[in-house]
Amino acid sequence: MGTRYLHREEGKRAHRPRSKDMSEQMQATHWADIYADKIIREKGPKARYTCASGITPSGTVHIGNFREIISVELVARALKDKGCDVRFIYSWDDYDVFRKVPKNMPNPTLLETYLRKPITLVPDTTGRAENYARANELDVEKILPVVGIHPEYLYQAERYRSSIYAEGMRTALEHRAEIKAILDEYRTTPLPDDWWPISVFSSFTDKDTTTILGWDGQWGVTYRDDETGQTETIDLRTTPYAKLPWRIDWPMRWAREGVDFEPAGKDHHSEGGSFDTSKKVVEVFGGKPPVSFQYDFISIKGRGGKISSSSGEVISLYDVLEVYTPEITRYLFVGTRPNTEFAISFDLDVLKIYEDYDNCERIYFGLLPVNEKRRAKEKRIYELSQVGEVPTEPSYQIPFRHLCNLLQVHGGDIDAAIATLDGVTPGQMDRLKVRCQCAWTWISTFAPEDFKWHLATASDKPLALEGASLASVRALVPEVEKLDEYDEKAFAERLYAVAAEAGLEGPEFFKTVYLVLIGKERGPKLAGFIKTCGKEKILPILRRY
RNA sequence: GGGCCGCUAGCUCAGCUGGUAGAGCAGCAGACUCUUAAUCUGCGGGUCAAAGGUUCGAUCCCUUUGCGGCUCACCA
Repeated sequence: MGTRYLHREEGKRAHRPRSKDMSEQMQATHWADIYADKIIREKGPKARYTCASGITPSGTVHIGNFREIISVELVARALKDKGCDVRFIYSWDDYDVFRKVPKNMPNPTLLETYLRKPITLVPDTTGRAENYARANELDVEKILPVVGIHPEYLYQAERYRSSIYAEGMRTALEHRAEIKAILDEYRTTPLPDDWWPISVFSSFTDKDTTTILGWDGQWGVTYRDDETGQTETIDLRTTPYAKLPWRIDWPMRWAREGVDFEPAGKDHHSEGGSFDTSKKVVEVFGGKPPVSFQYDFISIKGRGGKISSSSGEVISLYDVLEVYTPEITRYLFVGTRPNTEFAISFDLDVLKIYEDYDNCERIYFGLLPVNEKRRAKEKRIYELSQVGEVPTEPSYQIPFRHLCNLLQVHGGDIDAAIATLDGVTPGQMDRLKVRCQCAWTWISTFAPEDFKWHLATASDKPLALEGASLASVRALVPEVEKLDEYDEKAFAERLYAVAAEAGLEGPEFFKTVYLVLIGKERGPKLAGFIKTCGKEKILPILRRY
């Protein structure tokens, strides 16, 4: 997973050796660069910096969770761009307890019998993977490479169950009073005197409904299964059943992995939240808290109708990638400071986002002159938005809205639509196709009705036209046959001539032709529209009259 | 109760480390022998929530207040 970055580094050196860029780099105004600087400043020079992220895969990993992942990836990239060696770890906290059956899961009755067990032992009733947690993990692991993210995954169930953290758990037990004091600072009711900084799944039932009875001061922990009443003594060095509760688990892993940077949501970052206590608890493990920041939530806009929020369905990275290309998906996050909330839109805003991105790209390639400050800013945003190495040529910038119409001309046939475009270079083709797929998904699924239409076909039943309307449509045929002889303006003049000769006012004529062609009273500006469609598509429709 | 974040043109927001504010949409005007436009052009004096403070100078820093939102104090 490191090689991709290596290529990217090489690419950058090859393409941007100008000294002007160096001074721009120095200023570091992008938030990812600012945090990279801060990490280096606070952690000092290191052979390798560790950036971490993670989540409990207790349900579909949604786009809000993705914000943390990409935030870390961007800071990791920024560190690499400064020449640092970086380890980017992603923790699947899949030894956490299954506490609630999510909505819309098949076979909820079966799932209910697994409550209180670790999610990694819960069956996947969707049949996608060997267990419930793994199914959620796989969804993410499969899609992240699409947006250029390649973390090193750490599976906590596997790690705990193989007793990798035996030392950590023992350390926690040894510092029980100290940890309790830290946690109690913020609790309304203090932890009980018989509290232990460790939790145990029952070896009899796999559930966490257990009570710790004692610790022998070494590796032995005795617990009771609250359901069956059985007791057992386990050895931390060999048992798969013990783990640390979250507020201790997190700092223990900071210390163990030497985490230098890990952001977190606002739920963790409040005073008394888990980041707050963890940065104190981590000292017990001989570590230091990572540099961090708080990222805000993400909302969704413009998916009314398709998704009902009450259904329990959530928007994932996969859904976003249906409408936004990988680099534009990154761009959404790159261009927004992490501590501000924003909405990912599926409505008309999509057009503007594409336009903004294209502008950013034009600025990067010097095709759109702006002042130095703006240029430096957009340039960095463009770089960080790229999935892999920064392209050497701009993409084929067909406006999204125009692309939607072009695709509708061809009924969604992407190859046919692309075939009508001039000057697409081989290097642009892949990105253009992805943009086409996104445009087609958007226009056919999320666009307002006003934007949607489809061309009539020869097999459709013709409209019942008569009089001047019928005459005008018939008179249009010979003009369209000579379509290629006219430029757009000349053809527009012919359209007016046809209308006049048939005795129709302009508006009435246009309305008729739109009804004939796309079944709507209004449409794209007619002359250009017919030229875009081409006579091969238009004539069969008109000749039915 | 604690913490965090907002409050900027009618609307949505930029303004990233202080130099008397910008963009999109909407609106208005105009152009193309062309429509209720998939076009292009022009038009933006808004006490930057309020009051103090620091400064030569603050939307941007500090303090206080108001309004709105989120979050913690249970688990992860």
